[in-house]
Amino acid sequence: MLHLDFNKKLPKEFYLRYTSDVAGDLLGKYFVRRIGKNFLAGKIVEVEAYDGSFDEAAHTFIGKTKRNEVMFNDGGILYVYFTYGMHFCCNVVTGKKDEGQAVLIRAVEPILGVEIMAKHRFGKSNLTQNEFRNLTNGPGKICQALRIRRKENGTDLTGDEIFLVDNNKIHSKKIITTTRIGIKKSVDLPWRFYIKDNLFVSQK
DNA sequence: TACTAGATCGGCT
DNA sequence: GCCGATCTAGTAG
Repeated sequence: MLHLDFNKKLPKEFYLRYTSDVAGDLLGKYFVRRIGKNFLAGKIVEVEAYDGSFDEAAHTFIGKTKRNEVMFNDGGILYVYFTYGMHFCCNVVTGKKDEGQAVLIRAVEPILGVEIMAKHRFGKSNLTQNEFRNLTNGPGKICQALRIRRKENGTDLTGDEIFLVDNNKIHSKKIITTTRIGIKKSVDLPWRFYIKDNLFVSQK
């Protein structure tokens, strides 16, 4: 039974809290992307928190620059960055203005518009089992599947282009907490959260 | 299944 | 110049 109800969009206040608190609460929520008349959606299954006030792995740790300025706004907007010369990653900005916090969306479970996501990722709509598992199980893959790029940086998440929809809370026993992946600084912070046994989590 | 290298480029030193 | 909040294809076991 699918609970995706566009009337249950997460309000601005949801995002104005501390990054690691928002991160845990984001698990299970629906991430919705509208492209024209088509809606694409995935259930969030893996996230990481970042806080530039002391966290050296956060882009905002070095202070405000052209690249990271979006992340210094009040929570409730999207921070999209380009990395490794070819990938985009998307984050939900959290906390208050000038705090420099965000939650990286690392993996989602495809829910709606799967064929369109498949075309964005693999140029075809019929996928093998392996391709399906690789549709949105990583931050760069999500942005490719949902066609999120530079232009989407700063998008207001209370608008109707990209937004998050509430869903039943994930039971705490189903939430696994670990250190973050793919970084070299502040590696000991326990700020990665994912849903236990979900097929689309990027790494066990 | 596990590890490694290559792709590719914007941001910052 | 160096390196990154990554992904993929390749090789070896």
